[in-house]
Amino acid sequence: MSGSSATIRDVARLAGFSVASVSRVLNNSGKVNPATRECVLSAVRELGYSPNLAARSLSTARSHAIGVILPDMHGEFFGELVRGMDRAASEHGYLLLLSNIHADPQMANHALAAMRGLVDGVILMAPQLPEMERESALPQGLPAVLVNSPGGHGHHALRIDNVGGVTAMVTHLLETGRRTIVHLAGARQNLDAMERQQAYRDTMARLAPDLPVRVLEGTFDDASGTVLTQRLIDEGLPVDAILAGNDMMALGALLTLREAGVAVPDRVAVAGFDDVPLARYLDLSTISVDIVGLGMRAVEVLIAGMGGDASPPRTELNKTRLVLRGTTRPAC
Amino acid sequence: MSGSSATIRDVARLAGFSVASVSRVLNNSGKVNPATRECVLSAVRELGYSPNLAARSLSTARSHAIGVILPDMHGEFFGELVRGMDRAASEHGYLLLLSNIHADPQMANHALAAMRGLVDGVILMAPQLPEMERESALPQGLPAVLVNSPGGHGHHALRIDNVGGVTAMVTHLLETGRRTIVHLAGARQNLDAMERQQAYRDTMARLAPDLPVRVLEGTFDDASGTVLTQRLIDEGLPVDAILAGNDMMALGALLTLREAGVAVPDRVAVAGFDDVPLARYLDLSTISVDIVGLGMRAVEVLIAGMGGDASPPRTELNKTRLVLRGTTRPAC
DNA sequence: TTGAAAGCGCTACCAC
DNA sequence: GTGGTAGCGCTTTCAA
Repeated sequence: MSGSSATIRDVARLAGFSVASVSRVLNNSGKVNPATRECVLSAVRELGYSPNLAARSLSTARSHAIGVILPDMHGEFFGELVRGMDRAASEHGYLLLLSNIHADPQMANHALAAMRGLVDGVILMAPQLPEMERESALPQGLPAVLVNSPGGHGHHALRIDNVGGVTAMVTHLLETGRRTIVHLAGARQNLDAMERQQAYRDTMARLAPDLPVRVLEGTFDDASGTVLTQRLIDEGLPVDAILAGNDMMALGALLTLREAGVAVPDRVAVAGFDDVPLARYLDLSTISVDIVGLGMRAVEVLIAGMGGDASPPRTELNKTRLVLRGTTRPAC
Repeated sequence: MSGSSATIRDVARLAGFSVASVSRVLNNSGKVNPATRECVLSAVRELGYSPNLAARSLSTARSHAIGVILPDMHGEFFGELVRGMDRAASEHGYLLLLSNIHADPQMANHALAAMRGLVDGVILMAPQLPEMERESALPQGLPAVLVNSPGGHGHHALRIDNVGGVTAMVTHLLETGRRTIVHLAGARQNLDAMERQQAYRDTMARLAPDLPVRVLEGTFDDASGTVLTQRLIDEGLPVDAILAGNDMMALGALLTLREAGVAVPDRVAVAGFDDVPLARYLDLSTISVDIVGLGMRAVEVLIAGMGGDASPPRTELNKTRLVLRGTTRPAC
């Protein structure tokens, strides 16, 4: 009979003290006689009491919950990111309130509204959502951290260091003798896709202005990698390196090349981005991103920002690491 | 100036009506004059008002939030499951409150307590947590659905149909001429691991009582698959089929066999469980589990159960599907 | 050190 | 149809 519905008043009554004292004990606030404290605590135990957090947050105007709004994404990324957030959140005594936005921008608004009064701040990842729509959806006054989202003036933002990663990989490809490097890009609306593409162009222009630059646009999935690579094969494969926008596209490329009997890395090198677990088993060279770290960092930045003093909004780049495996080994 | 902190009273004042009427409009409850409704709605728009849900849930005793407590797991499973839950939840107008429990059972209690008053029900996945500890942690009166957790008397429960899956795979191996099938099992504390192991034993006993039965215990990861397989190789590989407890173990087995120059599937067949994305690329035969469906179902069962009438607790099995690929093709 | 009481923002009951 | 108002369970002044 540990009544799941014991209230602070039940505790007060049983302990023989006032509601106020119970509250003080529970929050370690104010002075309270050790004996009183013991009384209260034992009443709490006896009743199996635990405070109603909705009530608490109503009266303190703080919920100790963080809203998390993520796109409907597949693969490991989602899980890793949430794992990181959860880790940091629970360390700080926060809970995560989750909501996926499906491509529909309208839903972002809805999700945000559904969280009003329920969260102390939000982490928003909306790589496809134009800055304007996002800003009009974000209630002002609500602390927010942007993850991998365009714009970000006025908010703290975290980003993957796409430029650093791609630059390192292109440099590596050039240094190992590749001359015709083609880039398979993700969708035009996707922020990461665009940054990676631009970084590829910039690095080529800077390091090898005389070499050809070529971008094939697709989407961030293996099917797209397959289609694009097949197109190259149909052209006679005028290429000696394929830099895919992410690992899934690289995977599509790899399988297609294998089926066509093209030697990797001797005839063509292949590189990806993300370092999904798959990459290791495919012996795929790629750029590793610390996604758990990204999630943790997002929560930490948010909590710090909620601390009251509004430190000026900054954009932080999440470091990447070049992972060289078999698919980009120098050709014989 | 859409003040993020407009309250229902601000709206009432601006609209020139009472708080009660505003509430009625917002909840579509009771009768309200269309003209009044318009007034109120335009005031709402003007103020950018959206209700404080903490307050609402305090007064209605319903939060429209579902607590989700999951183990700290890796791989795709987590993301897929949450995706399914989120999909079903948002369809019903519910939010997900997330919390990972790290192996520590103590944390389950903590997580549950942290959700008091914040959720209308919980979905708990704790394959490692003994039934007793779980029951004592679960506040009574709080609707709960168990996912892949031991026991489950008194609660709705969802499970993966481990028995059906393993039985189908063992049958397939026997039918394709395999005679010495060894099972690499997951950890003894893990419910799925035990069910799969038992199903292997039962099926062997039933279909091929004269053939040897052998179980090697490890954990559900690739490293363990590697270690166990290496042990078999060191023994001279007295085996023509390896039935791994899950895909990650199968992966470890596969890589180890490849390195040792053992022909798969000619010399040894390999099978896994889960059908992670990796499996397709490894051409690994496995059992497919619809994880998104499992997540959706969990939410639906929970919401139905919260509907007030306590339908008798049932355990539901989530169907699996035999996926035959290259690693179990009959030996020549 | 303790207690009484005023809200926090909202819903729902009851009276008009 | 509409408005007044009593709580929901908690924190937090303010007095005692």
